Amino acid sequence: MPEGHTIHREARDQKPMLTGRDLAVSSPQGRFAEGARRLDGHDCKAVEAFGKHLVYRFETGDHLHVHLGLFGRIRKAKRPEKEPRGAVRIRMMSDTHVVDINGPTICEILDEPGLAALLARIGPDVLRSDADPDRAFARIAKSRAPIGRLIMDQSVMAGIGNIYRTEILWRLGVHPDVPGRAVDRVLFDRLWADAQRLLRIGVTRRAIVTVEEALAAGGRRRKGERFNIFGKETCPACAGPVMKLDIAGRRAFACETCQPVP
DNA sequence: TTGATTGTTACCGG
DNA sequence: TCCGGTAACAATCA
Repeated sequence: MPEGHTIHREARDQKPMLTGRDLAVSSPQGRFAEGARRLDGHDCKAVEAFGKHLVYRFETGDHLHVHLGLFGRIRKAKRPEKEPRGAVRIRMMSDTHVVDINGPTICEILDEPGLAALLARIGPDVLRSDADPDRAFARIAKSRAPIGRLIMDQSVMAGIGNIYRTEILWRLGVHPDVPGRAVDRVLFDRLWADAQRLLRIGVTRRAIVTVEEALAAGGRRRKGERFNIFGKETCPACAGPVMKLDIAGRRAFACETCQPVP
């Protein structure tokens, strides 16, 4: 279940799953994370998320950089471990648990400059306390590109995915085609705050939930009730038709009435 | 087997 | 430089 929350949850898990003595690397499909062998037998000291990027820090000073992309999965299980399922790019083991990373877009070892380069091209992470929203607003305020593009541009601000994009803009009553330049600071602040709130909820619940009633009720709802308009035909607020859009090749939705076309 | 998918990047043209 | 479009890549499930 990508789109941020899996990653964020992983990085913010109260109980780090990588406390083990031996870090083993497995490659059932014949594909290794580049340089992964170097980490064999070394401890992971910390795991941290920067937007949708995961960084496992090792005692050797190396960084394992993982991006799950659309399909990547992190599978945790208790030992004794079973045979890796599917395309496991790296397997990490503690005394008690095994963690497989399946099908990530990125699974590589970075040195310090490599990590610095990565962080330099990622915008402020909505979920990080050290994030600087001013950086995101500066980019948005001088851009002619539509806000629907900008808030999902991970170099502008990091964390929002395709579903959150549609849902957040609907919640704010902003059409995705509104140019960045037309977004003032007040609106941006509302956008940032809403993204922060929803993503935090996603981390906690391990599910994307953007419907207020569902948020108030707590717990995890059936998928159909978790979104307001993503994939929907009618707007829950005004009962009008939901427009299907295409933003940079990804589907998006908007309500013509609640989100007036600029 | 096919199509769709919560993502990213490189490259090109206007 | 900025911005939009396209293709490529990835693994899984229905």
